[in-house]
Amino acid sequence: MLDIKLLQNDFETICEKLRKKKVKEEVLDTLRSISLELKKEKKVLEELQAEQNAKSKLFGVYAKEGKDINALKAELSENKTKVAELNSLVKDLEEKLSSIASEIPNIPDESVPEGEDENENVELGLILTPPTFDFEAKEHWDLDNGWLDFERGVKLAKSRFTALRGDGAKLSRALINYMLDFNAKRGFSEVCVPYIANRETLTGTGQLPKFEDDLFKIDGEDLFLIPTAEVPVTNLFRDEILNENELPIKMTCYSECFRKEAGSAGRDTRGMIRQHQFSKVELVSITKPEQSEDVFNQMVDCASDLLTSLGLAHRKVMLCGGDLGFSAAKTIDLEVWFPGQNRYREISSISNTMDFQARRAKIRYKDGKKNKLVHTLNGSSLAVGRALIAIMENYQNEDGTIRIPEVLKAYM
RNA sequence: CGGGAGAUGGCAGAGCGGUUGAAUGCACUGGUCUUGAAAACCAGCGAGGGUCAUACCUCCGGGAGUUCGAAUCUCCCUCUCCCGGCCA
Repeated sequence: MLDIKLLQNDFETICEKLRKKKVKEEVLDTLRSISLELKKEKKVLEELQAEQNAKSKLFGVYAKEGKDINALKAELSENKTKVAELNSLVKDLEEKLSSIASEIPNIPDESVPEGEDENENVELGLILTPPTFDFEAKEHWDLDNGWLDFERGVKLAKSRFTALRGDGAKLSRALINYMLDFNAKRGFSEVCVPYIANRETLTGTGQLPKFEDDLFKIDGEDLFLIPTAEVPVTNLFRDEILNENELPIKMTCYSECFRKEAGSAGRDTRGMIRQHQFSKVELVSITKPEQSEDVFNQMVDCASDLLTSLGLAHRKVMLCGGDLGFSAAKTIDLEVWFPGQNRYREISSISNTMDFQARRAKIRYKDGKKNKLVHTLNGSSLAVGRALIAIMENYQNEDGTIRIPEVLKAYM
């Protein structure tokens, strides 16, 4: 959630910055005027309440002393309705304010380039050279080695579900274990969390209220399947005040992720690129504000080095304003080389949300005497399914067999 | 899913319908003492808003109600714990 005080005090700057994310100025204007009205009405209400409180206390004293209390009682009763009216007005304003504010995305960081969509993202570097083949490299769905069973996955659930079999299933598990161990060596401690989350949890990280259509909801309950481990892991510390000396908290978590992919009908319908359910190993960090930049870079390096260790060529891309997600102030994507498709495709995405999620989820820390909002960061270590098919395509032999990357052999 | 108990500050745990935002203990922070530490003693110590700072307002799981006044009374919801059933 965006800091309302910033909006009140520095309206122009905020508007300018949020223009990068295509937020309409009218919405911000409405938000600001509601917040100012609220401030005004609240002051009036508080004065009235103070008066009531003082007189109520007097009432108690008078009653004890046996003085006449009828006049006081009448006065209090009369003011009571005034307080109630004003109170409900203030509550209305507060509700309006938070419902608008909760749908405003995060403010992009200064380092984020201008741009409309993914075509204007900025490449930051290429790591490793894509392999060359003396035969025509196939796409993963054409590699007929029995690892990926698309038909039966669909039979079990529906389209965009896939079953893994044999060494494919084994490789998936090997990747998960390898990544978790790799991350642990970089100081990310492993956590394991529920795959189902409630409304407060999804609101804390920004998926709700705006993106309910992208989530699988449990019928008859106010619960949802998680779209990423970022949601439960970040919310581990919701409504908490952490000790300064326990920060930064760096965590890694394997989970299944569930997404409706409502807006992407017709895209990537073949193969395992875009699924309703996929495995992912995630990195999540909770930091002090002054630590977040550094930890962000650690997370990017961690994911990039992981790809390098698997021998997968990839590139680093800084997302432009128009391509940034709702909660992110800054995002770097890692795109891995797919020989069959002859292009780079996203396999990891690391974001710094600054205090945006922390404000929503009320995650704070004691900075000396004061309580301050933490910064939260999240990023895929790697999406396991995409790593699996990246290995299939990059390590394919002409006869359709697939070599196993050196570092994974111990895990198979 | 059936029966019982409960939800108060970081934790534990008091709280008569009226100066209770809340006793007490632990933890924590600062100080005295000590060569240093421990112990002991003294002091401070919930959150959010508001203010230059005070004042002041709100919050005792959430919501509604009774009352001049609710942490304390009533109702609804949620959650937790114990007993039974089912079960990895």
